[in-house]
Amino acid sequence: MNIKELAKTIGVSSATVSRVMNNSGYVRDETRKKVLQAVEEYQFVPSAIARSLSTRDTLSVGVLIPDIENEYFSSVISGISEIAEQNGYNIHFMGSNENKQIEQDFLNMVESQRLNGIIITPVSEMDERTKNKLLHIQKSGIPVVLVDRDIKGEVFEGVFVDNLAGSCEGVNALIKAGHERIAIITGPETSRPGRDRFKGYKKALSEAGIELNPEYVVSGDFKIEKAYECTEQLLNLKEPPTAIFSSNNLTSLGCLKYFTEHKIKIGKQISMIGFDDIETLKIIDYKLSVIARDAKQQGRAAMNLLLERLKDKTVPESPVRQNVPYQIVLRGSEKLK
Amino acid sequence: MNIKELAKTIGVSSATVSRVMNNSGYVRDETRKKVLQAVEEYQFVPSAIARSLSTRDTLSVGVLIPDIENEYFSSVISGISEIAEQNGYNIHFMGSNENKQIEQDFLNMVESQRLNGIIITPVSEMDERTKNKLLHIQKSGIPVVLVDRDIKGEVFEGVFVDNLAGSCEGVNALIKAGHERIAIITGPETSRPGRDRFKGYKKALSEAGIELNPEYVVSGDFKIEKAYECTEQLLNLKEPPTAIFSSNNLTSLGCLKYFTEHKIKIGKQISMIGFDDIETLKIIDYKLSVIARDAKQQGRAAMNLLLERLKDKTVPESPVRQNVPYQIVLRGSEKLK
DNA sequence: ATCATATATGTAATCGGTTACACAACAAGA
DNA sequence: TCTTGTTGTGTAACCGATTACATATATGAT
Repeated sequence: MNIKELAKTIGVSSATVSRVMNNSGYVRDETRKKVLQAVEEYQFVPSAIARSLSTRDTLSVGVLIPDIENEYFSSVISGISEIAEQNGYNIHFMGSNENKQIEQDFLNMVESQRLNGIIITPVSEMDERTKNKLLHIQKSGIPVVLVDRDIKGEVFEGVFVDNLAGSCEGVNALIKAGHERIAIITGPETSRPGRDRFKGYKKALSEAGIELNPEYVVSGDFKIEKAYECTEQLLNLKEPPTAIFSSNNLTSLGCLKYFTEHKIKIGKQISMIGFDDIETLKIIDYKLSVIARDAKQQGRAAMNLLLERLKDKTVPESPVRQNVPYQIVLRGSEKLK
Repeated sequence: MNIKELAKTIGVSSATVSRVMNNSGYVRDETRKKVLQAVEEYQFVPSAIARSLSTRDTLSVGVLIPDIENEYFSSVISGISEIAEQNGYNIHFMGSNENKQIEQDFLNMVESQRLNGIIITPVSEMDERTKNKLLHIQKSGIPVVLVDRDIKGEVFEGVFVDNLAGSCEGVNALIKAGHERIAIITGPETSRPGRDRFKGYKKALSEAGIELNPEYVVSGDFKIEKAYECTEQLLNLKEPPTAIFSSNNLTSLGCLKYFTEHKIKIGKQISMIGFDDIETLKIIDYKLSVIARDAKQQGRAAMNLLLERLKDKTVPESPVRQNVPYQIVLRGSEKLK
């Protein structure tokens, strides 16, 4: 059943039915009633596809997130989807799994599906292909909002966190607790947050007059397995660190896995602080100190920012780049006792 | 830039461009080259909307999940999205938050967006409105696949787990460990898994000749807060249970929260087993016994089932209803020592 | 040489809505 | 009474693809 067929059974034109469905233009009360009755009777649901083709408005936004199984990202999506639903926007979701090809597929999909806007946590901040495509998309009138990870040049809008300051403060907590042999398990080179967190680490050390020991810098990839190996590597040094700063929640879990398997107690034999909180640990009062932020709120903020752009229809001269606040949550693992 | 404009600049018809884009029909090699070159030059991306309108095929599936922040569901989505991506399907995602209105919105969206199929974990198995709409959707040729939660009547296809058997075995482990005063924190009345898990609990007790004590049955809602209160209620009984069966992962976390706050050690002062594993606890070797299943695999299975229906274009006479396997993982919390 | 078939391309209808425009009826103000 | 504005509805173009059908040429078989 389409709008024309329905109109015919009522004895009006499709234009009138359309006016009733959209509450636009003039329609006599009596006519409106007839139409609504027929809509009900035939369970008529207008094709959003046809509507989109005609109005060039899809009421849909694209969301690309690396790993939905990472609780930070699932909270972000939860926030995004909450606001999207409240405002009648549909979400086209994809998980990149840190795969650049999937990211490209996503960006192509955005264009072909004529999505109204996108929220994306890009795989890498360096990827020129991604950056150019994003610029192209934005230029074509589709607003782009980044979450968590920036893109080189800082030209896009987005909702981030002050990774440098947060990490600096976090590492400072380790220093204040008396540590000097502080290691870091970094994120991937291509990740802006990873690099900024590394910068924060270096800043904290340098401000405290502690020389950076290259042996204490090991490259992780924000995943559990690698972090486990990194931890192993660190603890097998002739002079192992007394504290570790882990660059994200999965990295923390990799550390904890190693510690657990080797019966090493955090806060006793080793200290650590991690970036991003881990809900389950909070609940069982597991004493992991972290640099925490409200991920769901970050998702909401991203969607709200996108909504503004969708209303404005104008790209602001200077991109709005927000930071969500972070908290240094010290639960004991930052010190030794 | 649309297909006609592009065609004009090349000096061919839109039909020819379409043939090149879709690799269909006959096109001279030379012509094909010209078209591809122009596509490249003008960055032409055909409108999927127009295509969908014409072919009545959207290559999109809808996914409705209650709570993406629950790691069980985020793993399910991860599995769904993995298979969807591999097969070129887009995902329209919504989180119901256990809200029936959002569920209705989702089902309306499915029809209006002319999605090819849907995967849904319904809010309640009892809701007649939802059931009727799902039947209507299925009858209109859009295959429906359920995940985790069934709908009364068992008429839909889906991928579940044998909640009754799993729970029975789980509770049995408590019994074998010597418990007789075994409590359950149930799921909501409207949830089929919740009720089946309760049935499994009752079956295990009855098979062991243990009489069911109504005081030991408290109603949870699959959320942390309520489970916390339930645990409190149970432990404040004159004769508190010695073991608790918690109906899902969040319920387990609620219990653990209470235990932690009150310095009660599982496996020592109290025993418990929970339905669904909790990844973080696994990693830190926290001794929680659980009835576990592979959530990601369940998501993959659901999407694969949907893919079959999308290929067949026919609904099988009897609905395919699969169960993923479960494992009873005993880590110590099922006994006291 | 003739006919059948394969190759190559264009024309135009179609998918199912929205909306600019035309037209009519009617009310109110001059 | 005439003008103007408001209300109510229909006609048809349009959004941007796909594809059935028509047509034309090249190829090969007989």
